[in-house]
Amino acid sequence: MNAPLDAPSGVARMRRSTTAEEIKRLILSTRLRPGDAIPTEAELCQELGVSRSSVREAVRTLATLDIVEVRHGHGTVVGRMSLAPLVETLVFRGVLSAGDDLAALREVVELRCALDLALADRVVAAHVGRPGDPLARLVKQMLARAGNGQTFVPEDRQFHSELLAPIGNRLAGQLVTAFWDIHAAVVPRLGLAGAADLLRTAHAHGDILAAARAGDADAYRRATAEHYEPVTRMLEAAARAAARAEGAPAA
Amino acid sequence: MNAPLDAPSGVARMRRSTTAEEIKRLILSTRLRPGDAIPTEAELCQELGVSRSSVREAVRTLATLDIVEVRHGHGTVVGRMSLAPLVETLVFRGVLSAGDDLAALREVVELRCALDLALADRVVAAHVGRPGDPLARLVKQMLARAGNGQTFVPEDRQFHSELLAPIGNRLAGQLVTAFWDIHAAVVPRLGLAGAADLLRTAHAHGDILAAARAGDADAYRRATAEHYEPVTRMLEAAARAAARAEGAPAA
DNA sequence: CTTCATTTGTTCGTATGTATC
DNA sequence: CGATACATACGAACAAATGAA
Repeated sequence: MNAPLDAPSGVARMRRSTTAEEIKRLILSTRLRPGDAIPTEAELCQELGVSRSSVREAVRTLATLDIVEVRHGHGTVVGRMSLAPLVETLVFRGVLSAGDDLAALREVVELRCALDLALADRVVAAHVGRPGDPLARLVKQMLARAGNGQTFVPEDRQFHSELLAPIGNRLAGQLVTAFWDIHAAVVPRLGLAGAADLLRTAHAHGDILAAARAGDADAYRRATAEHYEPVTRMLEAAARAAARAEGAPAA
Repeated sequence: MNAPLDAPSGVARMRRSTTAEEIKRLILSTRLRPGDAIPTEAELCQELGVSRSSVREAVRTLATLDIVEVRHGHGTVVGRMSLAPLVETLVFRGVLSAGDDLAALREVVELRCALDLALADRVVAAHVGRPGDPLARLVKQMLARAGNGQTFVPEDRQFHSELLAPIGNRLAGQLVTAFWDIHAAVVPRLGLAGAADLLRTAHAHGDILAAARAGDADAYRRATAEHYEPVTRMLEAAARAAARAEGAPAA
């Protein structure tokens, strides 16, 4: 039963269209939902007619895309299809392009700002007249930590995540959070401290929340622009420094 | 009894997901740029001290993220880190959530529209006073095909891609194109024809280009909203149909 | 055009760690 | 604790594609 290659009527011709596609098709055809268990590797070998190694590579491929989630010693389930692969790719692109200049990071920041501005109307519409105590608590924590000269990275992330949560578009919220993750992951690797402006950024978050709950979209947009001003200024300073260094490159 | 692990203190404990990280670190440390060749699988086995199977899995993982690009019989090069993995993930999410309703597709369309609106100022600033003959040619082709009742999928994609090209943010352009791809890949799988409104959509593209070249950001935003009106209306109709079906589910 | 070396693609067999019952 | 099922990892062999001699 070795010779699976000599079959004349194409059994092996569809192997080039990777096993991962077959597994995706199997998930769709069996109506599996996120969290449901998919067949074990051995069962996939039988059903798809390929070896364990190929199944394993395919499952690994789907796992990196968060289409499936493997649990050691337990099994594999349909994943939640988060934007984690996007984050990983763009983080690497950001640190890879650091040699040239900070173009990749600048593009991420511009996109974050543009997205926040574009969703302004939906955000204020979703927050006007809403209690929103967790967001207010996050702002208080950020102000307290900034007053002590401490950073507030987890609070910052959760603030933007919860701010976008009630707008009725999970994808938009995930995308904003993904770009936040990229931003936060790239900045420290480039050696940019930027420890200043902590209080200013914390206050901007408070202004954003206040504008959203007041239903003032224009004030929301102004606060958002103010929120990005420190990092934008830092990027411009770094770009100028890179331009100066380019004028007299030591080689 | 192979025992290739001579180090007594747990060497094999972190082999799980670190091989891919090692390869990424190697790319960064050797200053490789997109298109440069990375060591062969055999060389990676030696340099990283792992088996070829592990190296293959790691390379496969990085290939699905478009961090590397594998060429059969030739070698592996640093990839261009496109947003293809994002497209693949969200397309699968879109067709997977088709059972419930068209929520995933609706979110993609909303995000496309929001992005186009958010980038309006940059687009008009980049296009005012620009010759832009290829875009005008694309609009003419779309109008001609729509007049004959034909679709114009490639022209539509290229139009949006070239419209965003000169704004000085490649990431934004790639993201808009990625969401276009998701949109275009999900719609036909759901069996939504939507063959009508072809002429209307083609004309909207012409209005978008005219507004951009005239420097009229407000007109650009109006034309963009008009451009998305047919698909938005179709999604609302499908949502109403799904709501009716939910009232009397046949089971 | 053919031959050949190089490199990735696929498969098998086996050993080991880990989680669940 | 032991037994079972599963994922993780290693190594060897062969197939297929590419490019150069």
